[in-house]
Amino acid sequence: MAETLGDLTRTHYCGQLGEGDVGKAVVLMGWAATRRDLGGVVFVDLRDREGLCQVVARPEVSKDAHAAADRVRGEYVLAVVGEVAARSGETVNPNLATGKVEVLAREIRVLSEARTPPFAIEDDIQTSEDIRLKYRYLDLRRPKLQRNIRLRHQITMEVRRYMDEQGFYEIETPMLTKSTPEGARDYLVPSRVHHGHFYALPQSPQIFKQLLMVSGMDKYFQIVRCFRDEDLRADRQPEFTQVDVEMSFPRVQSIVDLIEPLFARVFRLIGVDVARPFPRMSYAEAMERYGSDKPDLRFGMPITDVTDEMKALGLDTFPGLIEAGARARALVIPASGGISGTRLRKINEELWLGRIVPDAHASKRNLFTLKATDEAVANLAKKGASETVARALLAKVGARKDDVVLIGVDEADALAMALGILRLELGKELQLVDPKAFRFLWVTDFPLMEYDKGAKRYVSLHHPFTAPLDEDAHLLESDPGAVRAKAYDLVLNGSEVGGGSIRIHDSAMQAQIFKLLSLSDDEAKERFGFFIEALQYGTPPHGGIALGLDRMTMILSGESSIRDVIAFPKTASAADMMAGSPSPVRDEQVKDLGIVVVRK
RNA sequence: GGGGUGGUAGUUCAGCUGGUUAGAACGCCGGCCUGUCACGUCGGAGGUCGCGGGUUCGAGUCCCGUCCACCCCGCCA
Repeated sequence: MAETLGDLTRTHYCGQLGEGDVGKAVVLMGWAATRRDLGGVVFVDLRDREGLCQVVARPEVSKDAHAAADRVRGEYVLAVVGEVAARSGETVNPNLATGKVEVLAREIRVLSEARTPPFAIEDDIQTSEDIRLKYRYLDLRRPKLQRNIRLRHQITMEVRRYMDEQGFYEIETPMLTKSTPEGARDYLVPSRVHHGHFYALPQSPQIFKQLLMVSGMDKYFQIVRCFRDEDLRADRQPEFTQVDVEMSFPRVQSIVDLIEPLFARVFRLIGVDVARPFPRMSYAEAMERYGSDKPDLRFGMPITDVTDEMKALGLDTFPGLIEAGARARALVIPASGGISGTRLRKINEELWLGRIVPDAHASKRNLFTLKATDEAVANLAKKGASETVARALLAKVGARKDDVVLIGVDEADALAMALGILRLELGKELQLVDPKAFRFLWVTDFPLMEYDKGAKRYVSLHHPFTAPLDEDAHLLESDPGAVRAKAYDLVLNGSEVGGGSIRIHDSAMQAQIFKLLSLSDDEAKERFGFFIEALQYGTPPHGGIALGLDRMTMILSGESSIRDVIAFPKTASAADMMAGSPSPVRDEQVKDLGIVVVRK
């Protein structure tokens, strides 16, 4: 039977005791992490949010405390009344922050007994993810997750302090809002009052924050939950948190100048000084040089276009491909990587036989390897290729002796994607990535829209409220795909941690964009009519950004999944293993909503 | 929707070409032990081999289906 707290008040956290506390009477509350029963004396490691400390129960100090310690088991919740004592030299534990002291127990109260947990409450457990998620409250008790959740708190507080200092108001926006046709699939909430009508949970507060600019709020931010009903990944959950920001009268530089110091502040939390300004790269360059719109700059190995060289080389390896418009691009694998011929052949198969790029041209001929040696070049010459061009190519890609040059030939987009994925795989495989580095990058000048071959229409790359670059606006009618946007993404270690744009503040321009996106007048009016109308009442130029708080926290805490920085995350099938959601509901509930459930 | 990896004790795993009573470590329970901190030591309990079907004299093992977790592609303005 558990005992009550009575008149006990905690005086210290377990993890904060030190030599300065020696001699003090203390009251600790915490969980029994381990018990070491030596018969005459019992040691209990007591754990709380701040750490561990050793409690000693000896009969000559207190018979009752010793007896109580005897029946303590793992994860019992205890109140310990005692005195802090210095440990004698040979009993100091250098592996424990509080290892120079211990608490001599005068009284131990068992506030709560505990069942044996399904896994050990400690770091470095090997337990499968489903068991951890089912017992999430126990998983969260582990020191590592405690640190992650604390860091997340510190980050959100730092963001709030900073944004407040910069003059931004934190303003809440609706969770029950309106479905929009563009973008991700919405989570829908049926209306009981209006049968057949639905609210949508926000994919982001995009329209509301723009309306706040129309309202003259000038500077807005919000740490806000967003919902997207799409399939999950290690860095994607169906509900996630954004630091949402919008301001009036900004240039792109204004956003940059606001956000870079924010990251500098946040990184100080983990003792890291970030170099500013962050580098910038156009979308076009990112795609060509890194095969990605979010290049990981923690290692080099850029991609080099060698279309002209391959054309001039005189090899008949890719008959007609380049002439038909394909590009040739090269990736240099350093000789020091020691990559094997077998591995290269495997890469070749994986790349072009569909594992990496499903729709790449399925032809092994599209990948060509050249080793940077005199013999290899001489061999090329024997096949009738130009030795001079081959040497020029090696020089252009920066290959040094014995490096292996991989050259892919394909249509530009598929090639960029394939080499981009390959670069990341090789970077990991050859351990080129500095695990302690934090490399920021602004990616700018995104295309405003791209042609969706399936839907046979243009779709926004960012979202339909993004303004075109002034110098490209004249192309909107003639060549929409060529128009670049005042959009920017913030990339950190190859992960998109933020994205935003300067918005359209002119209702005529906004209407034109909707038209280009093949939204009929009726549909645009139905979906965004209130918004277009609002733009007509004096809209300041405005723009903003949204930062992915979960991903930021994941990177700062060194985790590889955002599940480890979210208190109660969902599985890859969007289920909550602990609460058991989603779940069926009572027939009356469905009936009230005017909904008929079709069961498979 | 597609591809990959995995599912055997509370946990992590082993279990061969199908063959007696399915093992190990840690954890758990009990005894002993006054300086342990991976305590030690002696003893013990603990299994719907994810689920369903099939082949077979016999299935943890082979076949088919299905469910769950994780990673990736599609998808994610």
